[in-house]
Amino acid sequence: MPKTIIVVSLLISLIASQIAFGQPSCPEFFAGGQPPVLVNAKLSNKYRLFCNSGFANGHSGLTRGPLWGAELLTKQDIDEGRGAARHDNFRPDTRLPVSERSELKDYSRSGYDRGHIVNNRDLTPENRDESFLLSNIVPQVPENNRGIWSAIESATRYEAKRRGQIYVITGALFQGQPLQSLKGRVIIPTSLYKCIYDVSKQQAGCYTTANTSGDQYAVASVAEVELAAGINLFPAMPLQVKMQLIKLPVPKARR
DNA sequence: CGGGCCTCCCCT
DNA sequence: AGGGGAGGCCCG
Repeated sequence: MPKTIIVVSLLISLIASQIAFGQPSCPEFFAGGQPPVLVNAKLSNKYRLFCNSGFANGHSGLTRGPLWGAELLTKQDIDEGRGAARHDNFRPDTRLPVSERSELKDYSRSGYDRGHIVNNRDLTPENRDESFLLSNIVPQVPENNRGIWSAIESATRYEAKRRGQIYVITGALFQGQPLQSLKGRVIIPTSLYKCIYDVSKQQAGCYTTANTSGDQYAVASVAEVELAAGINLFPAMPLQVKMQLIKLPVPKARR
């Protein structure tokens, strides 16, 4: 086949995939350039993928919040961002239709924290502002967010520094019925998870924690989390890597 | 270990 | 703008 035809057909398929999903492309945040794929068909309604400067979100208009956030976490980014002040700027994501997004008033005086999916401190200072988009925020029990979850985020940054760089996918689980909500609008996740993938070492693993007070957490394989989430989080990850149960640093909770 | 100090992530 | 609780880190 002539080279021009190959190039043209590649371009057409690329454009077609963009049109088909109505989504921009940001392969740099995904292992193998491949974003998560929904397996559970119930999630696909009102599902959108957003590319930001420092990370990507898969967003559900049904829960009015992110299902997952993806980033490439590097030692360099963490070192560069160290010590930079945080400037809160929580705001609704106007890329979403009103019918699919959460608003500040949903969270106000709700008793729930606005919990980051992709963490503010993981991003470079110039990219941090977009972590406050509500498309990256879920209702989180305050004791969980400020306690064990904060420790899991620290442990994850430690792993990134130790390994040089890792792909990270953080997400929310909505399990069982009935699910609780803020004002009948924003569905409250029952659990959160954070999975890491070290491509050079072909190692992967996840933390999970129930969205409750207390410092309980568990370590799980990517395969287990994918099954619970109904999402193929890392389409490019070999099955044997998904099945691994690697040792992750203990997120310490003081007792 | 314990204490002091810093970091994190929110709240009003 | 100011506050606070929890956790991390370092030093003894």
